[in-house]
Amino acid sequence: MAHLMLLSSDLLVSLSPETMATQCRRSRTSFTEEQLKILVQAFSQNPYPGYTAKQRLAVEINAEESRIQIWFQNRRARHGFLKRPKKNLDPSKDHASPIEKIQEEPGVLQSVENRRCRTSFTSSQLQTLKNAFTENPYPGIDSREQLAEEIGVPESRVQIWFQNRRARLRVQRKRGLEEALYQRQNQGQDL
DNA sequence: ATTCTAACCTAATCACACC
DNA sequence: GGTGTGATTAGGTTAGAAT
Repeated sequence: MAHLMLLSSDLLVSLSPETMATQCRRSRTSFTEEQLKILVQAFSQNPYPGYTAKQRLAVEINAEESRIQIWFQNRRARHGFLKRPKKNLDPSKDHASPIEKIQEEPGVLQSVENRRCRTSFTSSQLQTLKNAFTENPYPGIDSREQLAEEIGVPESRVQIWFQNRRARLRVQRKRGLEEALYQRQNQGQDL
């Protein structure tokens, strides 16, 4: 019998039930009315805050910076900020606003606003991460938290590391598959 | 049940150091 | 000039809480 595999499109993983049990999301944070007010206000000023701006917000509303980042991601995805022509009502704002300019040139804003400075992992930290990855490429919040503690790096960085690792493994596999296919086709032609 | 939305994901890309 | 890789984006999915 084929068991429980094929998790999330094409990264194949077999997870034991007990591993799945500890597979858990971080508990949902509920922002207070006041926090939301500040976030929404900030979003209207700039839907693409840089790292320092997010940090400032984080201390202001007493939340983790990573939660702020997620909040802005979700907000941009849903509440389309200053979408194109608002249906056809209110023709009063058909002129270019700063934000619209930003939308035209997505690359500009990113370089203008500062990024979080790149964390450089030591080789031993990387070894720990890689070991954990082979064991489970989709660690839940508990595992990530534990790993973060172990190697002394914020949990959010661990999460990003796993995302990047999974992505690169996927493209690597895809490339390998394509090469194999190409070789097979060539073989058929040559001989 | 439906609605809202935080958490999480992928895919693509940016940024930047290094060779 | 490429390669490697952390950070960010758009946009889709999952699931917890309020209605």
